[in-house]
Amino acid sequence: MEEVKSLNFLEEIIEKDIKAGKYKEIVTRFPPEPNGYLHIGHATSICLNFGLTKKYGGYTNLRFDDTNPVTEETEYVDSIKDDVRWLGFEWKNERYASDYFPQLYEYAIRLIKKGVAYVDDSTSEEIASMKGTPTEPGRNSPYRSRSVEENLDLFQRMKKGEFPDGSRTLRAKIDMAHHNMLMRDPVLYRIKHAHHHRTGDEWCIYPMYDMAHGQSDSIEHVTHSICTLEFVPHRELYDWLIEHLEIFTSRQYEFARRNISYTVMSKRKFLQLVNDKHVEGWDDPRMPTIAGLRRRGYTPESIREFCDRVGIARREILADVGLLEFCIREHLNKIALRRMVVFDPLKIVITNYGSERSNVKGEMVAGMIDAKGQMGETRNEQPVTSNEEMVQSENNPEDPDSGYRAIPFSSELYIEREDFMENPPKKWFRLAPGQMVRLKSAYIIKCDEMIKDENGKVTELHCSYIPESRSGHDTSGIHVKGTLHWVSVKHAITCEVRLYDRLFRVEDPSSEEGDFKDYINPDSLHIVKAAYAEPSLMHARFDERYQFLRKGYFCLDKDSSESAIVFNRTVTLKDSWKPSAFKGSKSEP
RNA sequence: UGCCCUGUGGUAUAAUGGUAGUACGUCAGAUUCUGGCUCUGAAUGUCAGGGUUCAAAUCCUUGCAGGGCAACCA
Repeated sequence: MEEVKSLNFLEEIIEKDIKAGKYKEIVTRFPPEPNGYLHIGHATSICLNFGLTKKYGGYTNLRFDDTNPVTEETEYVDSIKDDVRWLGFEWKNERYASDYFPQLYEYAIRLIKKGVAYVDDSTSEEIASMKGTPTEPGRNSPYRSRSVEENLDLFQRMKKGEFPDGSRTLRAKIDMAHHNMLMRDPVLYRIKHAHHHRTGDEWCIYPMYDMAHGQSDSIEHVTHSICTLEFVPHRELYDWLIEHLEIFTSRQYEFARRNISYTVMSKRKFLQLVNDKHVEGWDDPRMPTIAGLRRRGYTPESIREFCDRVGIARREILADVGLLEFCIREHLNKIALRRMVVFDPLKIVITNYGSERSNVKGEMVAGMIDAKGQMGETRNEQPVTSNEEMVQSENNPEDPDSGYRAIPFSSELYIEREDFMENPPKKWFRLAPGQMVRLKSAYIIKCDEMIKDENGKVTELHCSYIPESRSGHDTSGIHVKGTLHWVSVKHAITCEVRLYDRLFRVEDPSSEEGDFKDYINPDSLHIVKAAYAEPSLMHARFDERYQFLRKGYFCLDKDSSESAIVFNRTVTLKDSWKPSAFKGSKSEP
């Protein structure tokens, strides 16, 4: 039985339209203004617009809403295109509202000729003062009753550049007492002698959003123009203009913008975070920008899955960042290569290793390297002496085809300091005096002796290993609850690891008292300068994802170089271990 | 104190007059050479009052709560 997936309200509308034979194909558009980077909120809109036409047949245009020359730049156009493609979508046509400036100008003339638009000489202050308030009607402008001929003449001269910025506007003639403020003779065109990133100095009058967006939709025969809730009041004007222009009827539908807990979601706030150096840039891995998430190690699949799972509706929402984290864990669990890295080392010496193991060596050494070419190259095979050997470990238990890799094991190892406790609580499965644990893919060891410095700090552990407990050949009959990750002291490579936590301490920084920046999490970044990694990580690649066993999911950062490897933590592993006594924060030390 | 939009477990989303379901989270347990994954179970919900109806989350009504609207921004 196929599971019936319920439809969201837009899918319902579209299915109804298709059944009614209203359109022969569905056309949508993703309409960013090229004045900033895309964030995960935009991803919703992208997934919706592209997803709908993919599902129902039709296409989606990428249209830059570039009607304000003073804020828009080509740099943003490029980054937006990158981000959309990275998310996995391809548009049919790349368009710009500015492509339509000549057509839009003709539309304006059409409105003037119909007597429903006029040139107003009032200043912006005067227009504002005549607008009224939500509870009081506005007053007609003294220029409202100009003749069609005069309006035509004035508007054409506006275009020619005869008037200075702000001296005149073209306004729709609707109703200054309208209950919808946007219908009180909205400004359609303004004078701006500014250089435009595409049209250069060709124009000195620019259409306002309402005069450009719906008309661009109509020109492109967009059937379903999807936008966020703040445009609901604009719909009346959207429809009014299309009706009076007598052009293709596009319809606007609104859904709620998506906010996510423990972060902010506005270009203005991002800019402050960057300018005030709370983050290092638009692509800082803590930023909810697409670029930031990408650098953090999020996959397009996980973001699409997140958008899908949250769904859409018409009420303001604050989605749980935990769901985003669930989505990336779910994907990474399937694809990440398992590796071992120790962040905070505690040295252990296996006192009986070497002398007692004459018979376990031979057969394992040859043919042990498989690992799907991962680390297969024999380059880092150290000479195998009686004090060391290679062990095999699966690259990904979730993916049988991922093969195995070889890891050098020796008598001197590092384990995680937090995996040892001198006086452990109940149900402590890790190392403690006299207690046994398994070293992943290697042997079971027992902690015999602690070495401390003069301050009483444990500096080293002396352990003994059980030769019969080798992974895959365990005949010891011993069962231990805990398995630790480890790395051989002699073979370890060092790398930098950047551990990220949520950027804010509160769920909804924007709704708190005072400045949202007061709620920044001071510990959102913790850098481990020198972590000890198994040698295969020397060849880490940008297109691979890693799970550092028991630590989380990681990816290579762009700051990496030949001599210095840097990893970003995408997300921690889910951690259900909680000693009842101290249920601490989830963040790393 | 005008107009518009919206109220379903902690979060998000279904149920389109007919058994309030799903996912994440939480809690408990099983399993485990990752305290991961996987599996099992549990708790928690229709904003409030009134009305229509055999039957209301759904329709009507009155409140209440949240959001939006007075840029030559989009």
